[in-house]
Amino acid sequence: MLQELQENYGYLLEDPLLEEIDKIGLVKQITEGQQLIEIGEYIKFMPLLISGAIKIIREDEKGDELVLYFLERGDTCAMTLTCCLGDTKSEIRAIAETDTKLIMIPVQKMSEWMNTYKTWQHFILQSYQSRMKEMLEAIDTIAFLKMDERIFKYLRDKAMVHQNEEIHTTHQQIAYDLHTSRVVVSRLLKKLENDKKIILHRNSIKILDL
DNA sequence: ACATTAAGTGATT
DNA sequence: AATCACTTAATGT
Repeated sequence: MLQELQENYGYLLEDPLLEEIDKIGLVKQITEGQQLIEIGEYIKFMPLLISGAIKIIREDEKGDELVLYFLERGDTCAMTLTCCLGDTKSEIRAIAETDTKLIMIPVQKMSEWMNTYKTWQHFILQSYQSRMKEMLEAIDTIAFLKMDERIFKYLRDKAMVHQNEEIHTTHQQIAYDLHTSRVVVSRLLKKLENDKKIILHRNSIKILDL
């Protein structure tokens, strides 16, 4: 595990800190589709991604959901950062997009290290900044992009985190993730296929224009 | 062969 | 862009 830490975080964090993470952190394997964090839950651990990807979803009172962004290797969840400091509940849901390996760190440690390790402090602030940026990107996407562009971006993101231009999902699932109807997804995907940007199959989509 | 689920389409708002 | 109503295609039993 120490070796994996060095590979993925070595360039960010100092050695003594990595050793401490190695000592304290719990390794967790999560299979695709499994839920990590539910809305309203208190967060007790901070996840550090080693491999795989996690989908971050926002949901309203009616149960309508919307995908905000994906977390990948080397990322951590910004929600935990705010939660730990303010002792508040999670505003988001996190679901494993692929099989994922991560290290769980108790939240007290995370604030403790803020004082003792400079690289940690840097890492936290850095993550916070990049999450904030992604959040703004998500807002832009929803507010300014048309549905067809949103779908294409979604497909690209998904291909990215899976490292595979072949996406396995249904039109219905995409509709849920983007908070629209299946019919609209089908129509727009058909258009993208006519534009030679994708190829449609049952339960899978191949992206040509990466 | 039949039932179930995914995807395609026209018409309407 | 959403909804309805209906068709067609793919897949499981």
